[in-house]
Amino acid sequence: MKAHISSVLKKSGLKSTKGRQAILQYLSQEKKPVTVELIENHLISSHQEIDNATIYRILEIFVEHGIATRVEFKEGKFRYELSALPHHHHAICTMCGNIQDIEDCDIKSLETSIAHKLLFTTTSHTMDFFGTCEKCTTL
Amino acid sequence: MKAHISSVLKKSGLKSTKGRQAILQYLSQEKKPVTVELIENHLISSHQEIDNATIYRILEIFVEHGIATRVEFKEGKFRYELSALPHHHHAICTMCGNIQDIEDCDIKSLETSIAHKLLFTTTSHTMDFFGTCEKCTTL
DNA sequence: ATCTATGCAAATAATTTGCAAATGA
DNA sequence: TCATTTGCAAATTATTTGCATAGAT
Repeated sequence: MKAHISSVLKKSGLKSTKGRQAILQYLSQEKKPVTVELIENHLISSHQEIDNATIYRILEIFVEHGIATRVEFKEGKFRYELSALPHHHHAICTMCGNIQDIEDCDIKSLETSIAHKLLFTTTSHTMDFFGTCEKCTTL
Repeated sequence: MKAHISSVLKKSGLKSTKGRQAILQYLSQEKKPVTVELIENHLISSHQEIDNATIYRILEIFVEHGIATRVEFKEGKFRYELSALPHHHHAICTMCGNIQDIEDCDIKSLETSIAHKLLFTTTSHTMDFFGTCEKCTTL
């Protein structure tokens, strides 16, 4: 729909298809890591249903082209979020599943010391917190 | 086998069965997060084969009883390691799959500030680094 | 027109579950 | 003995793949 959705695809050298637009637009509105199931449900309820295999293929392409990032929250499946979001981490409530963003990411120094000690070249890292959110704590 | 393997199980209130002993002993010797497949292969080659469903059930029980910890390295499957290992994190080489331990874990202060800002009670966290190890860098 | 993306069906991989038989305390 | 655990087969869930057709540039 929105013109800039198409242009993001074009700029990445991708054909602007209906399915890609719909998924990209959904990721943009969600701003949180979503499962394939959530994507599927959203597409169905917004009358833009596309085949499951195609959803996986689109997500794979988005990850390859740096449009989306694949994350895991110990659920036994992947979630995807826009790569364009500012670098951040997550606090996942293990009771209700709610995900909050954490903007501070102060592990650069740790990353550097790892590089030295282990002679390891870091390309990415995960840092997520699991626990109980405010609502669930007060239940 | 070793007596203390059995006693770990007993102390957790678990029956000391052959399968549990074998898996616990393997986790103890590995000291790295292993996949179910690795466990299976080890059991076969050491002539202690047990059914796959049983491996999953044993690991589930180990996790519930705090004997083992379930981790994920963006592989689309779980790995398991002994909970008794000192708190640490991992540096995973995305080329060869090698896993190195990181002992520094200096995110207590970050954890505390998250608790304050988000009113979130943290029970665990992940912090893993992905990149290239020394060997693979020099290839 | 031409190359690529999608739908559909079938395959694979990881994990779970039901139930009867084997086993540990 | 007796509750629990295991083996085996079948079911689920997440994800991938082959192939013919629809669709984007």
